[in-house]
Amino acid sequence: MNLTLHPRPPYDFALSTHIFSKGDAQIRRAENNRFWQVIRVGEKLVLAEVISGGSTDEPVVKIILRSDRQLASGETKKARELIEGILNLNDDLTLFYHTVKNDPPLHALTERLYGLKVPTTSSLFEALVASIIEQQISLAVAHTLQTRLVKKFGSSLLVGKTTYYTYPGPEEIASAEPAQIRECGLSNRKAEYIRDIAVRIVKGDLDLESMGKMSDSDVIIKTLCELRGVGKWTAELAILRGLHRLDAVPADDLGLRRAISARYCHGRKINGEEARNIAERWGEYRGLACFYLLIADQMGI
DNA sequence: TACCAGGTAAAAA
DNA sequence: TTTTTACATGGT
Repeated sequence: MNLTLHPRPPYDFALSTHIFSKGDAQIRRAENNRFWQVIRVGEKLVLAEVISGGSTDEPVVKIILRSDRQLASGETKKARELIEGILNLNDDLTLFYHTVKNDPPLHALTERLYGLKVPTTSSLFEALVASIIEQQISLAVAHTLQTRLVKKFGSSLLVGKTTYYTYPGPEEIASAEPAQIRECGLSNRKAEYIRDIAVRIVKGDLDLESMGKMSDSDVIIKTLCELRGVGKWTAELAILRGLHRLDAVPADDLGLRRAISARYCHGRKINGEEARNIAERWGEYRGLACFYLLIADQMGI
């Protein structure tokens, strides 16, 4: 099944999916103006391949959906909405660009990174698990561990000769033994954290889905912080990536503090509070602004 | 070979 | 109440 979409301009596909360029080909990856990952559409697994055409100012993307079963038209529509949500194709970046136009460092970045849209995970659960794994260890290590977790516990879909994996859901993590999670290289404690969260969701004690509908990001952060293993940093990062809350700032983040310091404090080391104060000036788009700073750092801009 | 890396909870002071 | 410490592993 093929679909053609017209993302809201400006949208630079290659730039926006660059973050997936080193991803695992069996999980989620971008290369040569293509992006692919398996998505869950109801009970069915679907490999979604997104191919870019057009330009940043007149973007066009084609979506190819492949599954081992036939998709109903409602499911095709659902798949389309999922991809729109994961890549945030309909975001209006001009609102953000307008907000920061009088802030010289960020204004410069919005020109260098013109058309960059932030990706969102398929669920808040995924963002939470990823953020917990990333606590304290380097991103490179976290990426390795997470890939093991997905291949060990995620559901798989065979397309052609390749097996693809989805991020494991609460059910799959809840039914795993803590020791099995530990085998992916996570500490015993992190294995407990993510399993506890998964078990609570399966038991019905925790409803992350409804949390996404809450209007106040601070209330969500506070609620998530009640979970064992989830501190402020983890909660903020999780809702920025998992709920597309562009006002969420993981201010204690080491990389973010470095990035803000380099452009706003002459490289002087700053703490989370200072980082948070500086981020205030970017208004409701402060979280997106932080993402731009991190990507710029990563790309050596 | 050490040492550090997008933190957090629990122990110790 | 505030300050240390353990945690796991891959990259440098």
